[in-house]
Amino acid sequence: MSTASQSESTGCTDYNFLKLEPFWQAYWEKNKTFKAEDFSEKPKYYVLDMLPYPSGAGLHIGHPEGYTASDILGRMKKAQGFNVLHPMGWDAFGLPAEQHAITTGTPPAVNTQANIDTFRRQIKSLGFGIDWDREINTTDPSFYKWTQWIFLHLFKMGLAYVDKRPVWWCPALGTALANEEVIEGRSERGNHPVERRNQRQWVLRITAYAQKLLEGLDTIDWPESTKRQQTAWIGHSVGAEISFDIQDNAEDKVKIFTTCPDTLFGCTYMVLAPEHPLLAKLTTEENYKAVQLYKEQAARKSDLNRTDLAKDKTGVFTGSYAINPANNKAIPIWVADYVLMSYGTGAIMAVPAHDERDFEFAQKFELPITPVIAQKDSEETPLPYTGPGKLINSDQYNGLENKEAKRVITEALNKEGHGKETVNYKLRDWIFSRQRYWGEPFPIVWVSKEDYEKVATNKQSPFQEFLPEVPVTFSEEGGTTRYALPLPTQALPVELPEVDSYQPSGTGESPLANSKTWLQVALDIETGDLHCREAQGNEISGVRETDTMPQWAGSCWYYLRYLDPSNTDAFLDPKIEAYWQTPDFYIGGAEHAVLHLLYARFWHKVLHDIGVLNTPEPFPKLFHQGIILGELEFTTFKDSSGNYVSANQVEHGPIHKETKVSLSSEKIEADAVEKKGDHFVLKSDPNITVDARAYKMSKSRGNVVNPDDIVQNYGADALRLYEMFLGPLEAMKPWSTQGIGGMSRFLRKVWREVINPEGEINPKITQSEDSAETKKLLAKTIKKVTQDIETLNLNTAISQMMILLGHLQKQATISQTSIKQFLQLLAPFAPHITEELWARLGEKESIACADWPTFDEAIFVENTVKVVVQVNGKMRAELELPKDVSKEDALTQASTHAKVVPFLEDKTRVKDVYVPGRIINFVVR
RNA sequence: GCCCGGGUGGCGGAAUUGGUAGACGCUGGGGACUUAAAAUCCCUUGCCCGUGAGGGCGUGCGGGUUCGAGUCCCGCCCCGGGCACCA
Repeated sequence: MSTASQSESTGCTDYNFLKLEPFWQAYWEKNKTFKAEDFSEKPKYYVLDMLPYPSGAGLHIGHPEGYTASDILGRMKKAQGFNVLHPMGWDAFGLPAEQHAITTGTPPAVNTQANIDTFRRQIKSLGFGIDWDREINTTDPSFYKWTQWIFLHLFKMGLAYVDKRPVWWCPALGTALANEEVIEGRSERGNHPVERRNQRQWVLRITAYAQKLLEGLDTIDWPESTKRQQTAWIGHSVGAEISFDIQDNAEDKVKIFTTCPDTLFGCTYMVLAPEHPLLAKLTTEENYKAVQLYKEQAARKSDLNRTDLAKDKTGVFTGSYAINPANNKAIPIWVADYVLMSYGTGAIMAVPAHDERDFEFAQKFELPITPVIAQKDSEETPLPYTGPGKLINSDQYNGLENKEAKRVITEALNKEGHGKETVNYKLRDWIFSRQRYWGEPFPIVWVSKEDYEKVATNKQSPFQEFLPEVPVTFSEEGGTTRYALPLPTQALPVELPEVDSYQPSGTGESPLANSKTWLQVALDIETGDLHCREAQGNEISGVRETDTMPQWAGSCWYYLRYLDPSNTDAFLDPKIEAYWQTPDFYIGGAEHAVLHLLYARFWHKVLHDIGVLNTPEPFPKLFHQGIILGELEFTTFKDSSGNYVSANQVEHGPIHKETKVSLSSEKIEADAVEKKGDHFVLKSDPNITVDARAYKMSKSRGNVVNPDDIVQNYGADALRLYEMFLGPLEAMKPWSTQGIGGMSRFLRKVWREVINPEGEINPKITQSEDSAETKKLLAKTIKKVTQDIETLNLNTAISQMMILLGHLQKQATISQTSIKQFLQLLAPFAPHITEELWARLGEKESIACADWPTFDEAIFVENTVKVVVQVNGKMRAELELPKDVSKEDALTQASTHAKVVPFLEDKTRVKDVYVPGRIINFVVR
């Protein structure tokens, strides 16, 4: 279909990447070289990069790392005959754009568009084989219409609710955050402190999917560490729920969760969380004041940063006693903040002998400690003891293995109606609303109970579409109860209104709450029509939800929108879904292990359960690229009087480890230091050690490498190759500007092999046959490059191509087929230069469309083998032996080899090791 | 504290999964071409002993298994990541 009047090329004499890279990018765009075709006869291959957030800072050097890897894979798959889908888009809702809007007054939409344009230009300048016709943008109403639609399905299924609860509130960002977004008491975005605050929130019931999310992990090919992180985050634990009676109180019982029902006889007290609903009731009069005070203290404490929390155990006796169902002993009930309301039942049975926390608490408050498990082979079991053992002090269960006792005691409790086996999860429901402007509006209108019932009883009403079985309601303290009415598909998208100010309202509400004309709506139950005005006639009136969705919403399902990006009637055409299914390969950073990757799995499973999707998991195969650090830096430290301080005497600050006085640091050049033992020292004073390390790129450190500069100075091909050559894709590795120079040199050598200094085809390229050696090396290279791309060992693939090129350079002639195959192997890595050379060699169609080179295994069959000869495990000689050599002949030849003989003389051969085709080892004494 | 991942030349990193440690690239040193420089090409570059041929040592540290260990086992140290009163 190419109309390209060949020989279309730049005709450059020298390797002029500034000319040829834009030329070929335009060619691919014009010819739609990387168009992914729905329902193609070819097998599909969907390779996906994590959706970038188009920040104002532009593309970071880390972005091209993952994108290049996926592009290499996609390009090879295309050449291998797959119908490849490699799309790109923008995760453009989010806090930075809104923060920018607050400070500059520019609407987020405007600023975001500018950032997207920059990102697109930068990404295009790197020559990725992307189908740009499928570009998406999560902030586009045609996109978020369907984000809202998915939310409505969650709502309908009862997976969304509203609750006023203590949440992590970030004052600097003016919004609540999800558990997953809080890292050590700070916001994941922006690193601002967060605090606990009661705030009305939309919450998604991800806990209902805890088990499915856990089980699904076994079915997907992901890095083990990421699976482990998700497993730990979900935090499945099996135990028992045990119900304790209260002394002199027939009404109430306290339920606890424990993973160690076997230690029930050792339970000598019980602890409630300060927020436990029964606390007030169980507190006796004389203890009321102390408990009340403690509760208040605990509440205030939780307003502090979590990291500041003292780990010292505190607590107060409530005055009540519970009855241990195992031995009917009365045990005191305490309140303490080391028990969390949000996990289990908010109450525990304390077994100080076999739990470190309970032990510490019991010691402090002088509570009884009864050991009930004895370590197997020791008389004295030091407490607290948490290992396995046999039961003691446990009546009829004495002598039982504790593992067995868990089961037996749980069964007994079950029979008596005192408990049952239970599973608990650490996972909490997902705080899904943000009190901000720049996010998807919720397609929800709040109405009165009466109006809601009108809708609920009118089976013809379009508002029935997403009505849940149980209404979602919310009532402010002392206020009326409002009902959440889901808007029908026909009312979507609910677009963001224009507002005068993006400043948070200050009341904890989003800036949308100030948009009076947008807030008030009139709904026609019959038609589903919605107007921004007072209700008239039969219409009911409602108030819009003013919170918006978090940034994760769009990225939860964007990979599905690429399949059918311009569909206005449906979220995704089922026929198209059946063809493309899910990404065959997903590449992105490990920092999203429990955020995006957990949320997306949740949504995908919900969509699967309601029959919208055929697949149970969104990303069957996942790969994390590593981080690219700045260049290696050498730093010296000096005290105030200007004396050097060795780096090993310095701790973070920088301050002196012992004296704690602050020091000054200075970056020095590499040639001022040398290696001495394990560390680097100053050449001028070898007693002073120097800190040598590469840091994460950051503006403040001034070690940021801008991809635009690299493309300008070395070309996109060199950048792509160099990033892949740095080291294993998954590893963290430092950038080196000198290193990329080597890659530039490699590409110039490639150029000169094909084009001579006059700009003509190098005369050494002929129709003649290559030597057997060349053929074999080419086959080896095809094999290695093909395999390495498949497994993303791209650094070693490049090494192999360098070896081949080095060999070709030494040959007097090269066959046209060989050089072309070499270019094809290189093409996924360096697509521009290879397109140019391919065209110059007379090819009419893009190199990206040419069939991937193959080789014949038979070429590797040799009739001789190389055998290494060792004496006592030390390499002494190398032998070339016939493939079918007998053991005797091999050993004879080896033992008489001139280089081996001296090591055998005057020695006794104790043992001969012979591994055919590999190695001979003479063991001598 | 607990759970992962990782320590190999001056630097980034290879190493058929127990069989020649240091591929490939960078840097450094020497040389060729050039009036000169750039570019390019050639040689060299783990450490120690030796003029040399050659020999010894060497994959964070200490032990072990094995004919043979960067690779497997045990005990430490350091770096990176995750979780952190989760009962």
